[in-house]
Amino acid sequence: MRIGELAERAGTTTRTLRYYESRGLLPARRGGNGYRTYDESDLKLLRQIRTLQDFGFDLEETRPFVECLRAGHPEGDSCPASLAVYRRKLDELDALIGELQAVRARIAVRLAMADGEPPLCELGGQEL
Amino acid sequence: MRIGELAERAGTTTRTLRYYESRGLLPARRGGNGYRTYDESDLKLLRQIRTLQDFGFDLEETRPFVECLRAGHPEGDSCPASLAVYRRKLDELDALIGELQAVRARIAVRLAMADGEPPLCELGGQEL
DNA sequence: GCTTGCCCTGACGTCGGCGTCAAGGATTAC
DNA sequence: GTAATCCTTGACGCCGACGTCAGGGCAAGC
Repeated sequence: MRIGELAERAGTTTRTLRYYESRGLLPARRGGNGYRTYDESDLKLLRQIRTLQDFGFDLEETRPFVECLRAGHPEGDSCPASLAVYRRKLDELDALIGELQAVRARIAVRLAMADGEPPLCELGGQEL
Repeated sequence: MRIGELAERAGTTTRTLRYYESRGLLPARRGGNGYRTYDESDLKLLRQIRTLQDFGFDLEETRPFVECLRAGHPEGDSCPASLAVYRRKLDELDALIGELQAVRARIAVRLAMADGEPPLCELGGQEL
């Protein structure tokens, strides 16, 4: 299959596929006319990348998963390097979620205070 | 006070202050020599901006708070426009936190599955 | 043959919030 | 007086994941 069909089947664009190739993530065979040629396994790789991208992984973080698939494993996360990325991502997410919740709480307090409610309680001495 | 002192007192850089001025957020008086001149009220505006930036507000979102202060209110969030930004931000944060938690959960499941644990339970039929 | 539609490469644009450098003028310290 | 330290404007760089255009080649239908 050619680049347009692959892009459409994966719900993405040709530009994105060329970009992935430029990053060495999704190299393509070439037909005699210079056109890129892909097969079903490329679609699988691409879908792996896209899934992780949707999760908020950046491109480099998807590389171990892609290489894992290319090495013959049925799942991209069957390899230690992929699992390491999972674990790191979990830590990052926990940290980020914690920060966001803290910010959320502080905004909520300020909103309540500015929105007419008088201060009712101390909140651990946190500066607001 | 001149730009260097203001930057230092606010824990930021002169470049940042000039950028804020270019965005119309923190205009400066000028002395006879062309130097920017600031006073304590500018420091207060700047600190308001920085606080909100630390919360993850982008610059445009800080504008209502700055204008509120400049209008003479003791707090930047004493004005309806600021409260509206607060509320919108809370909604955004809730949505974002929810998404991140969902992603976190899906990664955790995949990690557990790939990490040797056999699948123990159904999780609402969610595709993994 | 001509049009239409795919494909190619190369390169610049986007977004936000500045960093960093260049080339000068002003002020301050000694 | 002069060196060091401020200040000025202007302009390019950065990051990531592409979008978008320019200028051209190849293929297929009529």
